[in-house]
Amino acid sequence: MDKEKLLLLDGNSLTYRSFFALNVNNFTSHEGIPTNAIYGLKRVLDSIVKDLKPTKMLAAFDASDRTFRTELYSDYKGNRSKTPDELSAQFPYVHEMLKLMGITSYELQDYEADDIIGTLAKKANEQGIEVVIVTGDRDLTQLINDHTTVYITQKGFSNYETYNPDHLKEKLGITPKQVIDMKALTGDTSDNYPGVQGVGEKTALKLLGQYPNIEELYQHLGDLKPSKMKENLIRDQKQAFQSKELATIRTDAPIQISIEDTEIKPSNIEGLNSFFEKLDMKSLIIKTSNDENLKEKDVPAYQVLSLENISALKELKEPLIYFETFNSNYHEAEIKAMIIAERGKIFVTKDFSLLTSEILAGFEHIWTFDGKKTFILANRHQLSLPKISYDLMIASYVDDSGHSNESLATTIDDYFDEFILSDETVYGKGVKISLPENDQILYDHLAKKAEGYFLSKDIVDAHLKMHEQVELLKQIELPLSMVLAKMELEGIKLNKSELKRMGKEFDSNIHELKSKIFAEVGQEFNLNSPQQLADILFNVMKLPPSKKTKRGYSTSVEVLEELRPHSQVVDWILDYRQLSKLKSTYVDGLQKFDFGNGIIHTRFLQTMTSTGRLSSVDPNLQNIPARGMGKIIRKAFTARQNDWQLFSSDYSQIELRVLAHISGDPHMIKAFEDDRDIHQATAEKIYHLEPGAEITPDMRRVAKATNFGIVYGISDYGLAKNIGVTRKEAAAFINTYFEEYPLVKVFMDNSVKFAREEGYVETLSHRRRYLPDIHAKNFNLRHFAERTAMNTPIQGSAADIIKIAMVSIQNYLADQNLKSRMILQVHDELTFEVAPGEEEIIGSIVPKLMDSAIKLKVPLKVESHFGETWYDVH
DNA sequence: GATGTCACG
DNA sequence: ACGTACGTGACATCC
Repeated sequence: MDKEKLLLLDGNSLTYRSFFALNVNNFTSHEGIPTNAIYGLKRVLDSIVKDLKPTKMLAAFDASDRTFRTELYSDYKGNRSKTPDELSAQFPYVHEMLKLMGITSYELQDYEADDIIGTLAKKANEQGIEVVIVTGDRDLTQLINDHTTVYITQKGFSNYETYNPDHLKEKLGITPKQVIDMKALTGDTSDNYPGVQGVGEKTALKLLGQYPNIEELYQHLGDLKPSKMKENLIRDQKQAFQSKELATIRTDAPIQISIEDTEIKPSNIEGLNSFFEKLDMKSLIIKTSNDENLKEKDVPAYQVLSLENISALKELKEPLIYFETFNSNYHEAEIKAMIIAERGKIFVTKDFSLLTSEILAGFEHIWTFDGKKTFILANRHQLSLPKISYDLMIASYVDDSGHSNESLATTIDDYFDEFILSDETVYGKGVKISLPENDQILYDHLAKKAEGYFLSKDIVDAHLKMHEQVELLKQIELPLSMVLAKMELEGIKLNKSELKRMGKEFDSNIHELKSKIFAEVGQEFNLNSPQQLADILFNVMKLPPSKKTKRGYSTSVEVLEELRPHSQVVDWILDYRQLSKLKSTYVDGLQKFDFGNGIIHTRFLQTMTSTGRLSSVDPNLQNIPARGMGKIIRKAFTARQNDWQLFSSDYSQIELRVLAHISGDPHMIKAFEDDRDIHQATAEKIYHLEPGAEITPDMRRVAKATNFGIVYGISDYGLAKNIGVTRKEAAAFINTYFEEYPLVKVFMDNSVKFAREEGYVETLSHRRRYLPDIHAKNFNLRHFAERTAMNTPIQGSAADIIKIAMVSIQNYLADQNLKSRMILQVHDELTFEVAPGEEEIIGSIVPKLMDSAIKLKVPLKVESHFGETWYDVH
């Protein structure tokens, strides 16, 4: 049997928190019963039980506002405003729900929920039972020990901060018992007791670093130098001791309940379902296997396609064609089901073989959701599609680049809440994903998808028209999707023997480094584990740590670079890291995508990024090493026939050119018109040098970092960290930069202002990114949104430009019947396989079409190279 | 599934 | 005082 685990919930704290986290207006039953706290608590409970798998459980509540603490100190919690009626009304339901779930709840006159928890935790510990306490209240951390953990709820319903003695020590540097002394000194504003005036968390922690508790502190008060703080401590001594008593959670409350009573009982599913039904919390209704819950609501009329009714497809002129797959990688996926539909004429089937070339030839155009996927799946089955005139996935992305377009169902969900069941509900997930046993459930779901498609399209189209985005969809993104389809199908040749050879070499180096490191350190450990490595570096070797992560000390490159002078082991670790990255991600990783002929086919995701860039997956061919020793990996990428070559063209400084254009800054424009090295030109400006003056490599480095910083939505903090100067110095660079490029400053300010007023920013091609966080109260979120407002128009416009170039290049290749083909895009670079005899035309037309993709106030510059491998074209 | 790390533009 | 540079994806570890 599993080990016993008792979960103690602070029912009051969790219910309050749920109430304030969810807007009650959105959670009220048709009878007018507020349900936000009930709903939130259920979500929290489900997630806790799933994560912690307790065997016993108890939810503790406050019996009333009056407790032994109010007897002790009449103002205790005296500043609390009255519990809102909407919340009070929910407590009876909360208790009912807990009972139905088989969870014991308990309250005790004169005591708070905390005291019940403290008492039970102690009892359980005495019986050797592990205890987990879940609450929103940090005070409970005084109860932790080696067998008791406290989970403090964070944002959302399933995030917790886990407190055990180590974590507490690390975070605050104190023991669980000292939590009480800290409250004694600082007081508690929400519980309304004072502590010592002028002592906050910082001071309290400092004092508790010197004395184990306040008793000791007051005994040795004479040792303290005279100060305001000392006066406060003396004056408020009585308050401090009283606060300590108030803050102490009782572990001896006279509870009438035993550990045995907390055993989790089987939940009453029928009872729960009718409870949720009554409160209109339909989404919580528990699904049983052969069930009503898989029923789509308001399914439109449809027909199941078969040989009998297939001729009905002849009436369709411009239908939606949709293939359902479980595997998102359509280069391998099987088609599980299919929709062919126009408004009011919906056909669905599991039998993909019903689709023939003859049928497809009867359609003038088709609509799709992910036309690239549809095209490639059809291609794999020797079918060619009619021209795609509309794609909802892409249109929805153009409407709002933040939309989740991972499936048709989620896109529909972006426009219509609770219109359609999720794919996960219908098909399941993970290893158990499958078509529902009952065909009707599948067909209903597909019919809903078809209907949802048409309804969503109407909304999207209205938006695109209103926002002047039709051209972006029709002239850029839609044609681009077919360009990408061809690139993906083409693939790129991998020289496997070369890759294997490199793998062997890496391996022997890895082994050698490993033994050297272990020998030097004096023990073996898992070098790939940041945690174990941190233990070796900072505990065993006593090197000075500099950066922290959630789990401990960081061992990232920047930390290790600082440590290099201390020990040669650090050098070896850095080398080991680099080599094992190359081996696992590139040498081994890439070979997994070779299915025999040495050609690998990535997928370019066209609706993934919020800026408009593409991304690449399975494998990612946009992050193949380009610098350092790793770039030899590129020698494994070649043309597929001996007499063909690779050719690559990349935009030089496209983002800064875009910035010069959008801002209209005359000095930056002049620098590009004169074809200056932009970083040199910037160095001259920020260091106030004569044009053309000699600059040091360091000046150029700083200027380059500042240029990058500007593009990313500069902050003095970020720039300082990057170039290793003080924040002040970084701020001075930025200031000078803005003086020298004044319109860049205007652009930055205007972008943020625009985002605040309009709620979004846009690129040259009217691609939008909405930035709701621009109004956030949270400093981080708001500032992040502000940097995004500055960066997205730049990064996104550069993405627009290369997309335009790609479409015109592909059109040219097709028009001229050239054999050469475009195979890769890496944000500012295009790579081609060039057929013998086409070198000249490709070498001139590609840079020309890239140059002229768009007319800016500055020239675009393109650099190009031929070579045998990807390594050679740079 | 989240986290840390590191590869790219 | 707060505490980050913008945009991605893959791998290994750990919970």
